[in-house]
Amino acid sequence: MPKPGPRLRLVDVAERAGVSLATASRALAGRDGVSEEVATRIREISRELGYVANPYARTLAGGASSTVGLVVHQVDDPYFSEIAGGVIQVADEQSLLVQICHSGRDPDHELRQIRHLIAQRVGIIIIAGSGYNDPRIEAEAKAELSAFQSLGGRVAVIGRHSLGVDAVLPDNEAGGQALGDHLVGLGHRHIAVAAGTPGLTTVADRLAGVAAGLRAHGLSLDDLPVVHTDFTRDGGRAAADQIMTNHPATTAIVALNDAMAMGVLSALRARRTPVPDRVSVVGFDDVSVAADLAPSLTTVRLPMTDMGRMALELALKPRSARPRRRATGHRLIVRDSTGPVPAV
Amino acid sequence: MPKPGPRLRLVDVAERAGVSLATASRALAGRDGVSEEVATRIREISRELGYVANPYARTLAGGASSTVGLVVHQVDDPYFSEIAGGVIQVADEQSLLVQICHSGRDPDHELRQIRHLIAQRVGIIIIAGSGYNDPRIEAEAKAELSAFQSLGGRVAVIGRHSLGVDAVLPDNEAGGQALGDHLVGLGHRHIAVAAGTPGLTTVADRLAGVAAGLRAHGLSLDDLPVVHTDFTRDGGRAAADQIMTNHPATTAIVALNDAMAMGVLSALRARRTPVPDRVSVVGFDDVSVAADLAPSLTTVRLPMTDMGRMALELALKPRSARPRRRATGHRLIVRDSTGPVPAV
DNA sequence: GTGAAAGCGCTAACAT
DNA sequence: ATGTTAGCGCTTTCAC
Repeated sequence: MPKPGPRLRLVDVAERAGVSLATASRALAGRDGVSEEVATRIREISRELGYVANPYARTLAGGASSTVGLVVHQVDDPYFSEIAGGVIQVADEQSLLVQICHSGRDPDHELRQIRHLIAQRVGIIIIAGSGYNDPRIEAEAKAELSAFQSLGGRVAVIGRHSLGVDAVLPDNEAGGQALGDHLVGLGHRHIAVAAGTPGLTTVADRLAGVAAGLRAHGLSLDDLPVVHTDFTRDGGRAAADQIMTNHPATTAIVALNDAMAMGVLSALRARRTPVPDRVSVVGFDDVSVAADLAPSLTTVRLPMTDMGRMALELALKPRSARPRRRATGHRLIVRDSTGPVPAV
Repeated sequence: MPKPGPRLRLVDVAERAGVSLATASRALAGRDGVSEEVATRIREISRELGYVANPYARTLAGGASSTVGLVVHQVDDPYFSEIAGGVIQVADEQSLLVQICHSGRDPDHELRQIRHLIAQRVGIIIIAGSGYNDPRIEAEAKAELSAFQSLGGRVAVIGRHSLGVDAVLPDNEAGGQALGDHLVGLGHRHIAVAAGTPGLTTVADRLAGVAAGLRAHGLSLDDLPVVHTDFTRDGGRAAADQIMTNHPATTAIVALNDAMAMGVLSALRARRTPVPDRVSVVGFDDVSVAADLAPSLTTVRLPMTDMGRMALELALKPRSARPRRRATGHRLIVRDSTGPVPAV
């Protein structure tokens, strides 16, 4: 397979400028120890020649790696593709490369991917996606990442709180609360939750938010159906079917992400249950199609693209003594999938 | 689960196996010149130790670069995120890394990204997304890529025919034809097209297909409104508004991709124009949400994930004398957004 | 401020 | 079949 060809090397630039390799290297890296005059000339020549450093040589020699490893559950899930979009934007601005890989929602696979990225010597690791309630997994990941950091790597995560690194934290609880509040405000009491797999912290957090929102109005989630299925469209379908079969009095379903909400809508459509006239439905995330569903989906908007941007920006700052946390904010977007409780 | 030490090197594996560096290298690379017995032992030890080769050293030393550069217009566009998903799947299977970057639908930017990937010494380049009708751009890209190939790089593209490299070619014409055929079959005569920017070859190809489909029934696209706007949801909105205002007799709108179709549906909804009772709408691609829109979208399915897979698989084969081409196939998916012509 | 030289970890000739 | 060794192109001490 591909072999490197005869390309422009740093020596060529150095020779052309009449300086040594070391000086040229210093000049291009913007390090000091070179007179401003010489440095400028070297940079000019390099630009003229169209020189681009060989990243393999650079990194091997101990320079900083300019590639960022991005771990997402699945790029073709809109939640993650929007986050990836944000990361790529910033990377582009900073001339960094983005290496993307899938965890496939499998904690062990994720761990393997993280190790792989570290072994590949990326300079920065961004992990997007829910954490796991399994302490073993989280501990192993944490250990791996902190070793990576102590070797000079930078890490930022999105939506995980227990990894001891800089984190962008979506407003999962507050958003869940807003949702619960909204439904109760519309008069709903028979509320059910289509929740994702219980192993995900995102599910737990959003659920806790919903519980809090209901509690404020004297309702308890303990008395209401909470169905745990996959955190996907299909999971949503299954959950909705289960809910409507076992709890026909339900007038509102909270799906803990938009993908599940889409499944819920689809299941209700199949059952010819009018939304929102008979059952209201809410989602979470506000992926871009949420507005185009029928009915358009009431949901909590999370700024996914910005979350991606923020994560890489965090990782690009010098490491701080203690992990930084950035909350994302959220906004309840009321659309057509929610309405008042049907008159009995 | 093997835990990689802070910095395991090939020497460590070699020492542990009691062989030389060269033998270890050969064994792990699967090259011959090592007895099967020894090779197996080395591989075992390497796995046990959790050894992962340093790709920088490996590539610098003249080995194959194991990274794939993927250029997409935008990852957060479902069409591209599904393709990216396919590429990542295969890469994962082959232990390759995927570096992803955006062209942003800007031909000059795309060219810059390609040059950057080449300068970064990726081993394989995959370019997804429509080509451009601008011959200058295509010629420059072609030159760049062929230089890259002659240096041993591998290239495959998706949906571009004029680059002189291996290509996965979506059934744009045949799909367009199927769409035209479908609408005429339902009795539609007043058909309009919401087309993307005319500079994109994908737009031209799909349009040609639609024209052919109509022509077969004695209709000519020359007599029908074809509105060129952005190849996006917003473009679809604008096109639909323009079409319905200027050609109120229109009973069917062909959008040249699903994103535009979503815009069309949204514009029609805003105008309270019933779909499909008053106007039928078709899209192209069958992105995963197409089935969840209201009404669900009649469209041409392209196997995006497979297209990503095929592209990388093509690129992984040894280069052939002449560029290979793989057609993707397509399937007309009839859903609820199309129906018979309304009775007058 | 600048240059010379020693690696970084690996592959690939060249030996044996 | 296996070992020895010379680089790959760069950064980084360490001299000057």
